Amino acid sequence: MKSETRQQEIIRVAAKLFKEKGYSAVTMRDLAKAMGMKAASLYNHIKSKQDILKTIIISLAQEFTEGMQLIQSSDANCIDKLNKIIELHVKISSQNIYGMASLNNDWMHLEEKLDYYQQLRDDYENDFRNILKSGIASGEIIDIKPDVMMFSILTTLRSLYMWIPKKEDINLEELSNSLSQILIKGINN
Amino acid sequence: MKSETRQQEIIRVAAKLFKEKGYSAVTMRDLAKAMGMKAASLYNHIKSKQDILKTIIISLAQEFTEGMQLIQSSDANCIDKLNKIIELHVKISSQNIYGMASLNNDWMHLEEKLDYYQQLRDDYENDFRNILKSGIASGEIIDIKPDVMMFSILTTLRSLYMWIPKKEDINLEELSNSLSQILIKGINN
DNA sequence: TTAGTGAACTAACAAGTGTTAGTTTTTGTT
DNA sequence: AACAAAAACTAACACTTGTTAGTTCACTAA
Repeated sequence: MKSETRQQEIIRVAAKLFKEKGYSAVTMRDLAKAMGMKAASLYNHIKSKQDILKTIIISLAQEFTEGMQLIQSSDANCIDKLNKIIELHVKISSQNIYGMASLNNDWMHLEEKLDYYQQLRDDYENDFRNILKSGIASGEIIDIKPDVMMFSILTTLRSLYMWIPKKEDINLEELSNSLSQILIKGINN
Repeated sequence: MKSETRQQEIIRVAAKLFKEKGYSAVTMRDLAKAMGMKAASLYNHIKSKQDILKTIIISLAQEFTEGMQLIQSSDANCIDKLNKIIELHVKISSQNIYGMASLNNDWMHLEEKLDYYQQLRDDYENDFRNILKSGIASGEIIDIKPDVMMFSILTTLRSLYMWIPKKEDINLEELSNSLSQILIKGINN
């Protein structure tokens, strides 16, 4: 296990601060203080504040889009694909809780890479919608507007980062299973 | 129908800007430009930037807490209470789309009123959790950790503001019904 | 020892921040 | 027309912002 570079450490600490206050409210002096150094020294390791945000968000967005493409192109049925999507979100979110906050809340502060991010997100959502539509067509899932279903499931999954760290006792497989039950089969008896 | 005061107009426009970029990234000069005036002129109508945020968030948080108290203390069964909660969110969110963004994303920038906001949120969540717990106890809903269920339903409802404006064609009662179906009965056939 | 490198520092910059003071213009009422 | 109040303005303030330039210092390779 290679140990973290100073640059990676800065990005990790920045993501933590971004989660607490948002990108715009975190200053380079805040970040420096959290790193135990002066603001100017950060620039020995990173290019700019914007570059930190870009690094955090783009890598995560790519992970999601790639994971979704694998799922979408598999030959599983609709419900199985949805379960795979839930697992994907639980896995990525639990591995990068702080980064997920930036992905969800600070993407609009991307400058150069904003268009690229939006492309990735659109691709992801289109794949998701198509899975739901084919599930409706085959009768696997109920016939309700796919956008409403997608919105409902996706916002729950996207907000996992807010919630995962609070319960260390929960095991991730159990969490995935609970979410599958709740999101797909409903909560009523 | 009394027409909007200049102060109310400023707060409404501010909420719209806050939704797009977040509280910290919106400057008083941005707000002034959107109002067609100079930044200093805003202060003829409002006390401070912080006061705008407080006004937006606290009134909404109170609406939710009060609505929840009515529901919680009613003698409906658990599933009916959950349906009432869904209606409450659809109603408040559709009436104040921009404010909901601040409530969700900018509450941590409250200064004086932060503790009060957190108290309101805790009260709301406790009522919600208790409804779920009693539903589990009575066998009305499945026996899964109530926190996971609450998290799942609540994040969907809290994110409604992102989604409602995109589809003007959707009627709110229909949306409530679709969400009841999806969140409570599940999406599988 | 010497030279070089990486990573910290101090100092400073130009631009932008929320806000106040004081003044002028607009509006509505007598 | 005259006046008061409301609401706009200009100018400025003290402070904070991201970032750069130039310097110092500890460490490693020769």
